[in-house]
Amino acid sequence: MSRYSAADIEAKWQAAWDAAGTFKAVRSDDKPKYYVLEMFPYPSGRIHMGHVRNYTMGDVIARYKLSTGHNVLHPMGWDAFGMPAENAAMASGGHPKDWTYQNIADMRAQMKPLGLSIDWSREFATCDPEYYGQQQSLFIDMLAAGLVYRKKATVNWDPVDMTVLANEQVIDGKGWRSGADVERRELVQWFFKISDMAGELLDALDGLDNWPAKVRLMQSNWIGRSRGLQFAFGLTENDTGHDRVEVYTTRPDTLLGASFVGISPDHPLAKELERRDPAVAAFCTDARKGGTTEEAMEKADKLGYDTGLTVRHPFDTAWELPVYIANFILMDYGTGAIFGCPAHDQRDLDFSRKYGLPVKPVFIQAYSKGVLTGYPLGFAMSSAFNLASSNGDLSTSSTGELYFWQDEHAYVPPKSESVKYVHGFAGAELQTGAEGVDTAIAFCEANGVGHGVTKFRLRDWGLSRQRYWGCPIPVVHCDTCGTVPEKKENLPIELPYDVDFSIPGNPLDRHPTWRHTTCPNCNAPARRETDTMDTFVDSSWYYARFTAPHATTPTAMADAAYWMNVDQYIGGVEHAILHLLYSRFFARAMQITGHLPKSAIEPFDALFTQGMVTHEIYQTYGRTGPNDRHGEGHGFTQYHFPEEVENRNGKVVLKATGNEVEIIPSAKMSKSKKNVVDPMNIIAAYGADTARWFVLSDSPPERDVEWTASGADAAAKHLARVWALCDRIGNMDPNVTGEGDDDLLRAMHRSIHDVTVGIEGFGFNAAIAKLYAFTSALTKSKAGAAAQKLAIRTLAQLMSPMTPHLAEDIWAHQGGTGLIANAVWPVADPAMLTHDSVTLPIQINGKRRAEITVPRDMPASEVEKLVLADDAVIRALDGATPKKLIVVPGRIVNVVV
RNA sequence: GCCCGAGUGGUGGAAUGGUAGACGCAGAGGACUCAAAAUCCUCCGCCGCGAGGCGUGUCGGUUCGAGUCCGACCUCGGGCACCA
Repeated sequence: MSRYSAADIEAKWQAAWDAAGTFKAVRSDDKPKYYVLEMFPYPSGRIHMGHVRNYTMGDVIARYKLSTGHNVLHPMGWDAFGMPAENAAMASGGHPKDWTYQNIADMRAQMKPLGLSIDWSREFATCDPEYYGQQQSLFIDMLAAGLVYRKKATVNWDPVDMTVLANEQVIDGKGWRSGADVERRELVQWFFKISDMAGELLDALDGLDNWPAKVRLMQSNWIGRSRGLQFAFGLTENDTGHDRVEVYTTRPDTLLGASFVGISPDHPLAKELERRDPAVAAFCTDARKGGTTEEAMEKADKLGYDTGLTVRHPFDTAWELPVYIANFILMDYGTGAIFGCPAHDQRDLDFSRKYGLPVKPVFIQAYSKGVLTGYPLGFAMSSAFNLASSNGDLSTSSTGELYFWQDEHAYVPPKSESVKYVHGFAGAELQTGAEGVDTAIAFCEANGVGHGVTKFRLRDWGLSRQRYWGCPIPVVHCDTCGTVPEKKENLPIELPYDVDFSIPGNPLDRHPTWRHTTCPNCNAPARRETDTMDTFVDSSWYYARFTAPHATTPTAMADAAYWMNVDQYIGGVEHAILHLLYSRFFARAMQITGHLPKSAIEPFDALFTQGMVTHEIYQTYGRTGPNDRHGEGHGFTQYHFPEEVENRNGKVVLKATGNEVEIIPSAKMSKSKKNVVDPMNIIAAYGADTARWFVLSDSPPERDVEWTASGADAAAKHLARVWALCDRIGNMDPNVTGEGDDDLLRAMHRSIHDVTVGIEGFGFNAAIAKLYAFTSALTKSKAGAAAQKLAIRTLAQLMSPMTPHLAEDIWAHQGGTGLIANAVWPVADPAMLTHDSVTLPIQINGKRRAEITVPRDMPASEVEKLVLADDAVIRALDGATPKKLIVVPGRIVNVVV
């Protein structure tokens, strides 16, 4: 008997697929197309288990679709621009390009042994000039279409590294790399006009039925549509040259609780005051300080500066409100100015308490939860404009029925709760939430106070990066013509190779010649743009490029029309927002610029977000020695690689010392915690099929899967069992007959059905469980040779998307024709999925008490008779009379007493 | 703070409103072996000798029947957030 040797058969079948060109995607109308794409990797140099899981899932789909008669496109490429290459260059003195291409070569070599059904002829890296040259061409078209523009923007500037930092790269207000205090700087940057499409990108989410609801929701929140009122407060007499302050609010129903108006330090009015008054300038400078990160803003105090200016309330010209400059107001959302309603907004309440501003409730709960205990209920103004008592000192109001806010918590009514308005809107009692807001907007519009507007949280996408290793922005700055796009015949604008990373900043800026060029317009000497594009641009259209990777335009329309959209996209949920949103934007932009057909407005028809591969962490505690800088007595944690530990009598111990280790369950694989397994080691030890089988088997694909040595062993043992089974059946005399042919064939058809359903519904773990069961049935079967041979061939087919090499080998041994990869997927015979007789459980009042086997088509009335005559039922009824009998044909019987 | 999602044996997890715990791991017992490894077989939710009872985070509801649907709560996880 031969032994299962993964190394031999895997190399053999990979060579066979290559030789046959099995996975080369060919455009033709004879079959339906199917485009499977996994999010392409960054070439870090090593593949990890997350890659293995991601690509295996895509491979299962791709191979299954190939077997079910589709033209499959399943490409692979490299998201190859980005900072790690530059950082590596700075650390080791190498070149980002060399580093990147070497890593690509290494990773490709690691990926090939997995036996993925990829069309490698379409491979590209985003740092190939052929790719980014087309990206530059696309950029020029987008510029012409008005989808790109330049503006001054505030950025995080690292003064040591002399570069812009993304928000995530600012830690505690300091640059993640240099540790320098980050400054907010205004730079002229390029932007994509994604905000113009905010409404469209939001509305179209509804049509993405095959996307996870969670991802759609995250995108929806990110785009952030809000409905509100935009209106102006008129300024009282002043000499600033301003006569009004424009404000946007989503809570116009609280307008009568206003107690101040706040403007951003970057608001035009604030800037005007800043020019005149050094005290204002000092305040504004201070307020602008600090990063734009979440933590920085969280920590910052709410600071306000009383400008001395006042505005009139739009509903009561006698009612004046002070104008503050406040550090928490953002210039780039709404109008850069707000009104504060402290009774119903916690931040406004804190601010008002700090600066001694009045707090006037607008509405109160219909019932009290303690927040408003002690306040009289039910008072409403007779008219919104009858507001004499709203202005001034509430405590001495003549009516004696006004309200003080003594609580330190603002009352924010929950959605859909009935509230009574205290001030305003004609004594209305309204639902809170959208209804109250709509009512308030309608009321304000009717009275000539502003108008309802829809705003989005989504802002334009700033794409300029002061980096070398990215796609150069293909424009030229000319003293006479201004900013001019490059001529397309000059593309690609290639990155120069001879750059110097020994000093900080963008090497393109310092390059002796690269930036000097001539104006495409007037031929006068001019300067190239030295900023490069955000790497998210590279990954926003690569899916389209795969349809014609060697085209001399960004896409080839006929190919794009044939292959787009991606039928199934697979990747990590960490890209739920940015990458997927940017790709959706680009698909639209490429349609506008004529690079994608109208049908490809949404690039990804179906999206699947897979979970991570996790592993236990093994740790021991040490004590520091006398030389440790922490001094004696400090404990420290030491981590150990999985291969350093073993299981001895139920205890996990260090192989070297025998000391027991502590186990931290299931954490994301991380080199620093040493809870990693290298796919290369797994493939060397067990083979690719085992690794593929295991990453699919243990957990549902959308959830995290924990890599365990015992699980991998089990997978390997199972594959070896299947191999041995094939060997045994292969040696059977073809003429031998046996017992239970029908049972085996029924199990086979059940298995075909279940595995097919499992693969189509991304239930890979369930499909594998069914394959275990079928294998077990076949192992125990005493059926004749013909049935067993058919069963093992079918088993191989059903396993082939997951363990393609083993499946090919079995197929070949069992006399299958051609490659199993090209074999037609088996179809379950419906007649073989049901039996002539069924066993029905019998419940008494919903509790299972007995069972009965009856012919499948027996009428319910007959079944009832048999049930009531059943000994076990009579015993369980114990003389009680059944009130009702429910027979669900083919499923269950319930006796109600 | 706002918005989502999830809670099932020792463990990963199965289960169109219809026999809860498939399949795997771990564990126990057995066969083979001089012995071990490998392999194979059996058992494996909890209580109970047993008949039986109880069981899908908690409490209620809908239903002939609820892990599944509805409501409230608890716990964990995720996303967003000076967004006016």
